[in-house]
Amino acid sequence: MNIGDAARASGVSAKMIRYYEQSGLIPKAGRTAGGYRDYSANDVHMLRFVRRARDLGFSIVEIEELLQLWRDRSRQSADVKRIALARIADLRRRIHAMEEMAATLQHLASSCSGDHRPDCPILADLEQGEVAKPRRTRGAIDEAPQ
Amino acid sequence: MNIGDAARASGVSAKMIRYYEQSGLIPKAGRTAGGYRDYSANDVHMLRFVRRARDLGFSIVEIEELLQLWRDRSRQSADVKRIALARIADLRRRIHAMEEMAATLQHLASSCSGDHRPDCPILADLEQGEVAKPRRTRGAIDEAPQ
DNA sequence: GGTGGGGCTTCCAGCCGTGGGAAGGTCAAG
DNA sequence: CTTGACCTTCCCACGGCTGGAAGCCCCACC
Repeated sequence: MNIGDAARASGVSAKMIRYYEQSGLIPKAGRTAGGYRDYSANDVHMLRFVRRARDLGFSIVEIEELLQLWRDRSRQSADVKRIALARIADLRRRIHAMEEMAATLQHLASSCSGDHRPDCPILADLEQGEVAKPRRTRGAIDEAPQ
Repeated sequence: MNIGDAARASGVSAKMIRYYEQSGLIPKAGRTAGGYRDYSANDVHMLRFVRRARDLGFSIVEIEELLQLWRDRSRQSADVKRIALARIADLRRRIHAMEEMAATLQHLASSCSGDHRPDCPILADLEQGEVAKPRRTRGAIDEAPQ
């Protein structure tokens, strides 16, 4: 099975499959006589695993861990659960930060007349807003693929 | 005022100030005889504006717009409000997507015994998680901005 | 037996926002 | 004048991809 077929079957683009292989996330695929990468149904299975994990927002590093646990028949479910719980905690933190942003903006927007006049409390806030340091939250998974 | 002082006064790192200047977000700073960038209190004001906006999650492009509006005395508050509302909508979409991820993971984690045994519903889900055939980018959080 | 096209290969470059660091110039205090 | 804190430019890296170019390879069709 060529990389294109594997891509279609797994939902991971051919580009990404090569990238994952090159970065060591997945093992190097076998090659045909012509030098093409060759994939088995099992490989597709693994690619789907990766895709599903990315859809759930796991980072590449976390997926690396999950893949190892997946392959390890003697793994303990606690190890997997630990990663999942950490991911949940991370999500909750990001959600909370984003909710605060939305609330602040909502407050500003609702006190803004939104008409033709130049007065605007939103700009007024930006102008002098005292700034705590809510670390960047626009990274990682919430940044949709372009 | 040197870049370091401006950085401390605005909360934007010197690195970022240079980056913002280089990428055209903020105007080029004047230079001293020795080639150092020179900042006024007004420049610091602008940098704080940028920082506050980034903390509220506005993208660089949005901040560019906001800065123009900020400088434009004849701007209409509706223009600013439009950007703020778009940002709120974007935040809400992201929050929703992340809540779904968290809920799914929570469900999986709570059905995982998390002990020494190898059985794990989290891996079981990843293993066969529904991968939609149509190449939708990334499930719930697709619809990439920009 | 040719040929055209699509798929495959590699490599290189970029996105955003940020931090790190090297090599060298500038400044103010001692 | 020396020291050392600061500044300058430049390049590299991250994550997580995406795109493009140049060049093989393979298969169907004539």
